[in-house]
Amino acid sequence: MTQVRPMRADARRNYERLLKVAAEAFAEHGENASLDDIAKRAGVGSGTLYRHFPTRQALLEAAYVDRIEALGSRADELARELPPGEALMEWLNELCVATIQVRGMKSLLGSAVTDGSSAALTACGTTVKGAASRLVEAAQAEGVLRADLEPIELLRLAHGVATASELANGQGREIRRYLALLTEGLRPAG
Amino acid sequence: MTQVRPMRADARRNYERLLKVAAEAFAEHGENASLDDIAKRAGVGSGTLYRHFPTRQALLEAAYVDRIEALGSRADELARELPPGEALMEWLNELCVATIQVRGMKSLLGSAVTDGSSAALTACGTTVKGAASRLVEAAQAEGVLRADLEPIELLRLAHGVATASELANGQGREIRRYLALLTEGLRPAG
DNA sequence: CACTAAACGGAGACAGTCCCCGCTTATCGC
DNA sequence: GCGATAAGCGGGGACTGTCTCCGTTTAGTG
Repeated sequence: MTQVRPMRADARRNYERLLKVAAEAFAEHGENASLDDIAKRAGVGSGTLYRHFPTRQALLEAAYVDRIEALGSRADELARELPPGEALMEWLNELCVATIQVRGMKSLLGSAVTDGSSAALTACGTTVKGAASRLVEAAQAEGVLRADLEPIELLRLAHGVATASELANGQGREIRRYLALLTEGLRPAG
Repeated sequence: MTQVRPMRADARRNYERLLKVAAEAFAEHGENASLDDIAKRAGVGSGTLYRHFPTRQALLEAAYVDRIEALGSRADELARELPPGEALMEWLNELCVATIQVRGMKSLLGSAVTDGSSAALTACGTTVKGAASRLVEAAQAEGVLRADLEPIELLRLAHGVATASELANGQGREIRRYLALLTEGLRPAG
């Protein structure tokens, strides 16, 4: 159904180069790095870039799939090492850190949990939602997490926490505090 | 110290026109409305626009001051009508609604609570922070809000909640739920 | 080796930002 | 009223970025 014919050698080569250069460029200039510039740096025409990656979002996703995959397997690793509640919190923390510190990741993770986006089920969306679901269910089974909380809601709230921390400009130092506030609530400590 | 001489009549006229048109344009096309287009619609050259408002942020702020002021006085109104805890929650809800539904307001409120931004103490920042401080202190005095919570932290978290709700694409229907989750915490209801 | 379809690439149309500087006009002293 | 003058105007144009189109090149195949 996909890829009736394997990619031509030159196409594959350009594809790889673009991915490599794009990751560098996004890291260096943020998610708004010039696409034509990426093409130039990869030594291809802009037409080639746009053919392989029709939208900025597509390039962003392709450039960061492995990092997203890493977040996915990190979830399972944490689930093995820690009790469910802690595993979930630690994972959310790492998710927020990635959201803020890996330039370009934010819009990608954001659109992954956006409802009603055209191609909502992108690869990275599936990965992240899967990881979150597993952790959430485990925590709920243990009774350390509200039973009425949907994984996607938690992902959105985590995105919100990352955004809040970003506003503090502390390079993510506030993430743990804001996550704790979210977990424990705003009522006086009891 | 400011305004040694009053603005020339034509300057004032253009200033007003630009503000009016800008508010419409931002409402219609979001915060990225074309500035040259705003100038054109106001019947002035782009030079005039950039002279009055050196940055997009400046124009955004000028166009929305009155709405921000309204949020400020709304805080006191709520403080008079409701017990401190409820007043705070209701105000946060209205703040989030404004953040999402008034196009262009988000980046404005965001930069108002950003630490380390160059001109951090913009007018609207002061207004919003003042309102939040009054409500937070009242709630803390009543013992219904954690004593260690800074107003600015709450504003940032509210911005996060607004962002999270936005991802749900429900036109703000999720705001109350997410605010409640933040208030009560993620632990099982008790 | 020749053929063909896949892939390339960069010119160019378009849109946005922002500055510069010659021109216009409101204001003020007379 | 009436010039003088500086405050203010405005649009042309340089620049940067996006994205498409289509003539040219080249990998893969028999």
